[in-house]
Amino acid sequence: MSRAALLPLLAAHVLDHGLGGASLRPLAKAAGTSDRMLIYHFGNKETLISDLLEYIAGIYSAGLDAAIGQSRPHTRQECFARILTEIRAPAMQNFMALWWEIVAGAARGQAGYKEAADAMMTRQLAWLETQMPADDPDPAGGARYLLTLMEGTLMLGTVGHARTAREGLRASGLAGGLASDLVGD
Amino acid sequence: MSRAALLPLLAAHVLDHGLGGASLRPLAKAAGTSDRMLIYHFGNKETLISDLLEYIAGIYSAGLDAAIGQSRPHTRQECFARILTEIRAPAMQNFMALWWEIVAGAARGQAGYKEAADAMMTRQLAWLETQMPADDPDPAGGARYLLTLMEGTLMLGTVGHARTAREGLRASGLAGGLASDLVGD
DNA sequence: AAGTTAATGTAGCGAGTGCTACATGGCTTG
DNA sequence: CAAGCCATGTAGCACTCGCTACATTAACTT
Repeated sequence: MSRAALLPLLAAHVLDHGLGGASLRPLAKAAGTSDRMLIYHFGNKETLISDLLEYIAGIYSAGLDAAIGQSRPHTRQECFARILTEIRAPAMQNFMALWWEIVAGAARGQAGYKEAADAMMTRQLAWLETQMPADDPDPAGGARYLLTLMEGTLMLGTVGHARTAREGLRASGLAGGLASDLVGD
Repeated sequence: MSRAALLPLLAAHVLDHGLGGASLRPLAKAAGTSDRMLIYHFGNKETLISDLLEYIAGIYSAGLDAAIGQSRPHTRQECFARILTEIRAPAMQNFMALWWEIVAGAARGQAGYKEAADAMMTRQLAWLETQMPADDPDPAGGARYLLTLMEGTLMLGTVGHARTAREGLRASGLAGGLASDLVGD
């Protein structure tokens, strides 16, 4: 089996079981190979993880591209609500869990982590810009503002402070009515 | 050596070397004991990590308490800038790296992680509320809003998107002038 | 003084780690 | 058909992992 055919299977395993405890033999088993062959194809584990992160960043981007709606939202609130719904979909839960591992790896300077995280955020930002209201006075700045708020919201949500984020958004005027129940609990 | 005397030494090691790869023997060496004794005192590794996270959440809170300034800021911008400076201090860098590991652990449901993260965020929020401008029209909501923005800013910063956050904050009106160079690069 | 208990050292077990040496089948190329 | 290379299986090495069995010392209690 080729390297290219291995990557999606490895990615699936990592999405399910996390990145931290991933070791060669379980990875190989999930991909239907042996640890021997993983080293053969990737050289060593560090390169494997690095390539895998790059691949995952790629499929994340592709997923965002596929999720671009045809109708633009009319307000920033609507835009914010839409992207939050997108990200909080059950299929994205594994991605979110993996995401924090990537951020943690980036903070510790592990090889490939920062690059993957950077790529994913860059793509997320580009996607958000396409989703901004057509009549927004400052789409570039607004997208960056929404991205910052959204990431903060997601983080607070994963540590059990979704309520804090929701009340903060309400105070900011961003989550009035429409989005208030989309922030999660 | 007692359990209570062990915890600060263990915490120091974890802050320096991370939580993910922490194993008993290096931990014991850093604390001047043996793996044998760590198990003796804590029962098993999971409990040790759990207790350690609780302890770390405690010293984090104590650190925040000690950092409460005597003079209240006059604007939300100033408040935001002040807390960002506080958190970006060199002494806090290890904490930040550890923080993302804790968030990742919480997302994966590991024992003790969510509790520790929750405690730290709760304390951070309380601290932020005391730092809000005295004449703020909505200190509770404002603190939650600032916290959400701040956590988003920190995350973007650790993955190399500090510029994105800075521009987003500028667009929001929060980082005009005063705070613009405090967001980092 | 005798007995009990807490604290610690030494040694090791079974499992898992990344990775390698060696052999072997199959496929292409001369 | 021979030669060589790509892909793979088998076995194992040196190491670390969390954890335990056993023995010993030190201190406190009666």
